[in-house]
Amino acid sequence: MRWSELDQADCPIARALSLVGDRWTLMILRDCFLGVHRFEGFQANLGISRTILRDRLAHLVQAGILVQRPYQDRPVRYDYILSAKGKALNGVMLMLGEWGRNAVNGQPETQVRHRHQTCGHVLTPYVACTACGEEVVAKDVRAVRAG
Amino acid sequence: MRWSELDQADCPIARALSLVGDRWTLMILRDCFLGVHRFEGFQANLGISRTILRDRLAHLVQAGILVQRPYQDRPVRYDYILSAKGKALNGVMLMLGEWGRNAVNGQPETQVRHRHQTCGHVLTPYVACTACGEEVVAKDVRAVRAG
DNA sequence: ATAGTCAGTTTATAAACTGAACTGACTTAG
DNA sequence: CTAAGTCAGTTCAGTTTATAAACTGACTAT
Repeated sequence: MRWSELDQADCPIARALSLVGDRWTLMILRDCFLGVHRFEGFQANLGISRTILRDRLAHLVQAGILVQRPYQDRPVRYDYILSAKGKALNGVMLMLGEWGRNAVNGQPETQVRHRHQTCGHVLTPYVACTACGEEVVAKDVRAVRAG
Repeated sequence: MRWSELDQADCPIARALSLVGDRWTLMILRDCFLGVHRFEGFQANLGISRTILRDRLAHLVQAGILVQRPYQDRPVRYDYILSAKGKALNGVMLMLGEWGRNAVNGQPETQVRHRHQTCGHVLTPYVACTACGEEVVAKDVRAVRAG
């Protein structure tokens, strides 16, 4: 199977990964959530090669995850802004960060964290079930075909 | 910047992605959560090339995300089982699937979903704040340096 | 007039991925 | 006992992607 065929899978994880599952895309989106939104900003921050950055931004725009907003003419230059679809990735990013903090060793004291503005606390995110409001852990979940 | 230098970043998302942020690793882990745990199972399910599958499994074992459990001798063969560290990715996978279902169009009726065993409902996961228990949305979150 | 910024493009080289065939240690069917 | 099948790889030639570095072009600031 080629990577490019993954968007036709029945699995929502596969289809999500067909858009954001390559080596740099989620890093670019992390930067977007941190407020970076220009080509040079991404490039300086990530050290990614410009060729790939161009390609990834184009894909993200094409997928409707980022939106181009012109901030000057002659030559026209764009801010790359998260769309609603892009902002919906917030939960994925938070959980990825939480896993990275807990599971991958490093110096916790220098790491980026998040504050939950509505309650004022430093955020420790967890996944909950809409139906019962309880935390969801791996052992309580079983895959089913929807129907 | 090379991908291989990403594990030294201050950002927990970057360090998480240095382990699971390439094209196939999260697909392999998705299969693990669905109960696949042998080489041929991953290969048949994903259609991934065997060379890469070998490489990815070795990395996942090395990172402590999967554990090898021998199920026969002569020749020795292993099940690849999620460790606690691997199971901790459950939240990431659920949110990724939720985003894929909502944001990436497809035929919802044939897609894999999950049942929350403790309450019996089909799971719609969301991210909540440990401090206040409320749902966390993008606009209520601000990045801060921990300290 | 000269240098600098920004968002790219071009190009040569290096690395990663792919498909297909092959290996080796078995197990099972005939 | 032989022939085919299973499983988990390995090998290899060819293709695709990624990378670094230099370059372009339309400006702006000094």
